[in-house]
Amino acid sequence: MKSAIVQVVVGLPVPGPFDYQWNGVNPQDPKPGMRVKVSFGPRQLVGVVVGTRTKSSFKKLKPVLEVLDSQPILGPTMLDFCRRVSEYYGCSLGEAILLTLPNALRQPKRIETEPGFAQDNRGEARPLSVDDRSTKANPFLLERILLHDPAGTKRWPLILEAVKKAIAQDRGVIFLVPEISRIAQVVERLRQAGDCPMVELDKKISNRRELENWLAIKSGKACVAIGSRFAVFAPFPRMGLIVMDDEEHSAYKQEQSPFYHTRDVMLLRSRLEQCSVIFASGAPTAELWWLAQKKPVRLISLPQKAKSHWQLVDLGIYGPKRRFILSVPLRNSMEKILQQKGKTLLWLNRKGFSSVTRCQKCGFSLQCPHCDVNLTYSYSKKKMICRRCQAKSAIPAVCPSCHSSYLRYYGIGVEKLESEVSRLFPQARVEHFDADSPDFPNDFDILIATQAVMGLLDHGRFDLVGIVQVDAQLSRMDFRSGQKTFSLLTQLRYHAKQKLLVQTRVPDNYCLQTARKPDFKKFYQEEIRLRQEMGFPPFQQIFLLGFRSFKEESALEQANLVYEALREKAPRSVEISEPQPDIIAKLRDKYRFTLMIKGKKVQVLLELVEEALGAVGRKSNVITTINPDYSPMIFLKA
DNA sequence: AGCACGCCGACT
DNA sequence: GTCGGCGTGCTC
Repeated sequence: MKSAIVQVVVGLPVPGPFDYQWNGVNPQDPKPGMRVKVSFGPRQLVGVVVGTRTKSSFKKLKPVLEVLDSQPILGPTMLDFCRRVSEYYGCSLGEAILLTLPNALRQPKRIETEPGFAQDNRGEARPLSVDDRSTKANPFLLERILLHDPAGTKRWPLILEAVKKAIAQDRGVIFLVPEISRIAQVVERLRQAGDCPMVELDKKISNRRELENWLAIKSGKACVAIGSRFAVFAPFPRMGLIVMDDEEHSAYKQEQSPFYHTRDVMLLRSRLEQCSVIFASGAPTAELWWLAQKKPVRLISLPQKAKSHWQLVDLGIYGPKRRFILSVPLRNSMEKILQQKGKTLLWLNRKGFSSVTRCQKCGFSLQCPHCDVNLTYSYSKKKMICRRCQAKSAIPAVCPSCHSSYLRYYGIGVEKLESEVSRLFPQARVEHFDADSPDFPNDFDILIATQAVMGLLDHGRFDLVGIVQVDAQLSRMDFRSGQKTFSLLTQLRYHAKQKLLVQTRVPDNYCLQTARKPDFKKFYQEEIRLRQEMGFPPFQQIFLLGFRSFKEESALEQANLVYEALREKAPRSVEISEPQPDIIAKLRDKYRFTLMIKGKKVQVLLELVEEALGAVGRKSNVITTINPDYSPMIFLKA
């Protein structure tokens, strides 16, 4: 066999590809998509072949140490898909490829694949080197659909029908859920769609299981993959349908490099592989609603009147005396439900007992030594806990600063509210639930819970839902806080059998006003108008550049240098904001600054950022991240 | 990302 | 005189 040269990418933030010698030791021909072991600088890494050539501009090439797969693990369509992901999200092709692979295949080790690997479930050989997924038109192509299903139940017949059709056409189905706790329910529902094997695909199962399931998908043995955002990369030989349940859920955004949004990656994949997509949501993101108005996505509304009453309690009028957080109307409602032997949910998005521990004598308050936040007092764990880094410490008996014994707990959390409600309603069984609770309490009259209950609400229905503090949700430093609050309220609206009661000091806010009916049209109209006015997605693309360092000055200095470089090179159409310390300015001992860039064209922003970062150069002790926030529309254009 | 190379301050 | 900080650049 004549010696050839292969182009290899690795999972590091280096552009590549890198040329290696494919010598006679390797019996087979090199094919793009094969994993190889290569020596890269001082270490040995897994690499992926992306091309071949006969000449290289490098004089001395290292040899490929080992061929790890006898057949390509990625086909041409998947490689193309990865290339685009890397382009959109500013990571290397190698990083994008490794992102899609199960853990076991990211290791430079040979994997013994089962004999079934190259066959489908009927025993017919399926040539793996030929990626047939995009070569044939998909006869079962829907339009892209947004199922707007406020009540959360009407979506299923439509989803099942689409899944059945895809399975009947022997095409793969990906079912995305925001939290893995939902997988069991989805499996239960999809069982009706046919007896085709369904596999789980997320980062919580063991490496072994993950690999098995991945290979079952790849070989065509499985026809449905259910899982978290990672499942959007499930390597079906022929894609049929991708379903995303609860599209508005924030877990669909990866908050690590590459900062992709599952919804966007899904639209990209649907375009490349000509497969159908269904988004299901009770109150979708404004971006998706806008897309549905613009027609690339078809809106199917499954309206259902909210049966529960709606009560806004203006704390400006009904405000209880400072000390207590439950207004008279809320207490009256709770009393009434209690008499009916009904169930009440009190929503309070704060874990633990209290969020601030301060000395009454000297004013000192307990802070996390590693983060810029107050320590939360956990009554059930009998510990002080940092809500950001989870570090635990003992509850101090005296003030660490002045040694007096006047420590007091401020800022009400679910545990504290539980104790107060117990005192207020001694006859009631009161429980609390947050992300730290071992399991969902099954016997209670009043449950006090954080947003951790949202994934479990199918289990228990409530007669009354009271939102203790909606204002904290509404006024978060996030341009999506309005939409998130509206989504929360509408969801709870349909979970409360009798009444949803919301305590607020801003009763005129459009999110609260439109949640009354709820009036979806009006809410999205206003939300989208605001997004346009303020230049946020889907009208402008946003890049958040993050700078983190153990040294505060280093992070800020680097941020400022990049800011200056950006200002110098940026065209008029691009808006650049000064670096700001993050809301949590210090996290796990690292100081954090962020600057924001806004513009219409992704390409312009990417080039600008690359140029500016290149000009400033890397600082060894500063970690820089690029976190893009795009309009999903761009993923539908070539 | 790692890791080596290289150039300036406080120590046996 | 050296040990070691981290700024800079490279990995086929």
